[in-house]
Amino acid sequence: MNNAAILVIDDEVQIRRLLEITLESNSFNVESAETAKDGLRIAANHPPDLVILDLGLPDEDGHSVLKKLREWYTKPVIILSVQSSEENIVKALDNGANDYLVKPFRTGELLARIRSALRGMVSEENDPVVDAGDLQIDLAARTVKKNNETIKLTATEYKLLSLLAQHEGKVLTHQYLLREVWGPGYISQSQYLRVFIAQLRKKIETDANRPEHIITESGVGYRFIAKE
Amino acid sequence: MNNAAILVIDDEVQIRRLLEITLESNSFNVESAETAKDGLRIAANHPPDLVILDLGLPDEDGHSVLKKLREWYTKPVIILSVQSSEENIVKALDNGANDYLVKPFRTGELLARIRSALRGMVSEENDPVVDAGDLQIDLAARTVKKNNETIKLTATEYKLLSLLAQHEGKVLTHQYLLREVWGPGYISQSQYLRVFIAQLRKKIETDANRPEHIITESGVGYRFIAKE
DNA sequence: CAAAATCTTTATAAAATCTTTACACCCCTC
DNA sequence: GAGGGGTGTAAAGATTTTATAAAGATTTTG
Repeated sequence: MNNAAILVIDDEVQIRRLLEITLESNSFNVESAETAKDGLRIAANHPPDLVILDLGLPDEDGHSVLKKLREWYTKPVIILSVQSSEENIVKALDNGANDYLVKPFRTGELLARIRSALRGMVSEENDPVVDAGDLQIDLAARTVKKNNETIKLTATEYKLLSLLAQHEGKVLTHQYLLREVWGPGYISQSQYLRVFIAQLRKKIETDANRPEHIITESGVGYRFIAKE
Repeated sequence: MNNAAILVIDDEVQIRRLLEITLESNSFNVESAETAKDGLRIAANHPPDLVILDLGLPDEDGHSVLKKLREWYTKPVIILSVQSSEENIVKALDNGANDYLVKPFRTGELLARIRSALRGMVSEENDPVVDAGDLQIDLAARTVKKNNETIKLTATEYKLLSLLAQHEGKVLTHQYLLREVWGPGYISQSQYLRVFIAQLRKKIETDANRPEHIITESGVGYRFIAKE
């Protein structure tokens, strides 16, 4: 799960800063709270995918905060605490925490434990798809569908189409396409392009004589249009 | 979950004794293995509800054992290790471990972490089965059935098929398949792939000349299709 | 240790894809 | 309307990739 939302509840400003920077640079969305009260409010208004909770908050006992949170919150909670006593760890885990790290902690380990905790949560998510009306290009699965029928493309055809589709709306020059698909030694082989563009149009256009997706920009290159 | 079955894989006899006594007195069913080989065999024959794995086994690197286990095992795995380096911890967690405890550990904490790990599992499904119409691949039992008849596959054939099936719909490149099945030193041995794909098709396809499950993507790789 | 099973290697045919050629077309200018 | 640049298309080779069988080599099993 990428871009997961993480709520950090900790009263130490240095820790909050450190976590904000570390987590955001690992493409998590971070919200912070300084007190138990704030933390619980934010969690309720805007349920995150994971909570990092400091046990040593000033306004309320951490174990009690955890209990309140667990009354309704089912996603992972990771405890951070200066307390390393077994009693505290067992209590927190039995109150519903998924993990417990003693401060000072190593950021790499924290990140790995976050990934581990989030891993169990992923549901069948679909791949990112370039949608062009009657055409769907699934870059992860490497498939192209037209009106829900899978179209068989050769390696070169697919490479060309995926380049065009990823820069939807923009003109890609002959030079650029030749270099990216065939390699730097082929930038003068414009005929290759014509042949493969023609083959692509035959496969993906409803009427290859009146192309709607792959548009010729005479003298410059080709442009992919998504619109129906 | 009470009476959960726990498999302990550790070569130190004192640890095994300690865990057997501790866990059994907390009403878990315990099985023990002394080596990676034994551990993997027991896990496969008799899948436990949770595995406790020592990283420092004599016969095989612990990270490699974890990876093999995770190819099909979806329930919690807790790592025990004398290694406390961040590198080891991060690697183990990213290889699919749910938790990591450094030896010597406190039994109360271990018990709490076991309870925590089992807690998330209550509503988990049974054996993960990849269903492909006339084909059923049971990743936990390592069996493949076609029209309810069990098919005999060699270790390599099974590994290849299970990789393809786990990424249903996606193209897996030659490189990737060779690296995962044969190891990083074999990524140029495309002929191996062709031979084993042909053997697999002969076993699982209704008509090996017109494959419906294992599709060739010329110049790129192969793709597994589930739908009938 | 011998037999069986499996894996590796080689050889060859078939299929798929890429490259090249040839020519038609369009649009513009002269 | 002739000529020329840029483009589209079909189809014939050329090349690469794939499928398959089968012979050795190796490992596993009894």
